[in-house]
Amino acid sequence: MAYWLFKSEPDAWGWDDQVAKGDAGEEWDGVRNYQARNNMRAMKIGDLGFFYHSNVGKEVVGIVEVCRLSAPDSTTDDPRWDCVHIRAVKPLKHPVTLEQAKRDPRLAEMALVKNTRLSVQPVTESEWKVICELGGV
DNA sequence: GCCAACGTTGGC
DNA sequence: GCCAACGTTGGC
Repeated sequence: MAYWLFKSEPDAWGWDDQVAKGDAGEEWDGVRNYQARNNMRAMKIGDLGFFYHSNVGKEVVGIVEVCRLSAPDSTTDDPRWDCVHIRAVKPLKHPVTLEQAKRDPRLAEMALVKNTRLSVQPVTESEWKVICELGGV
C-alpha cells in the first residue's frame, strides 16, 4: 500500500466536486509534468491519497482512493500523458493547512513542504499518519 | 498581483 | 550536451 498527495486549485476542481462524483470517481486529468505522471503510473488500485487545495485554503481537506490505473488522459491526444482515476473516501475532520505542516518537524521532509510545485506527490507512511492525526481521522 | 522556484524548450 | 529564455505553479 502506497500513499500519495493530489493537488488541485479548488476554483478549478475542488473536494466538493470530487465528492459529487461518488464512488465512480473521476479522471485526474491535466497533469503535464513527468514526475507527477510517473507517480501516477506507480499507483495501484486501492492506494490512498490526500486531496490538497492549493492557492485557496492551502490545506489537506480529504482522503481519496485510486480506483483506476493510469490510462491515457482524455483531455489530450499527446500519448505522453496519462492519469489515474480517484474517488473520494472521506473528509478530514480538521483540514491540515500548509502552515501546520511546515510547523511540524515530523513533516519537514514532506514533498508538500520541500517541493511545492509538484502536483502529484508520494507521501511516506509516517507522514500519512501524522497528517491523519492532525486531521482527526 | 508579484515573484521565486522549477521544468521545459530550443538554439548553438 | 549546455544553457539561456521562457512558461507555469503556487505561496505570499
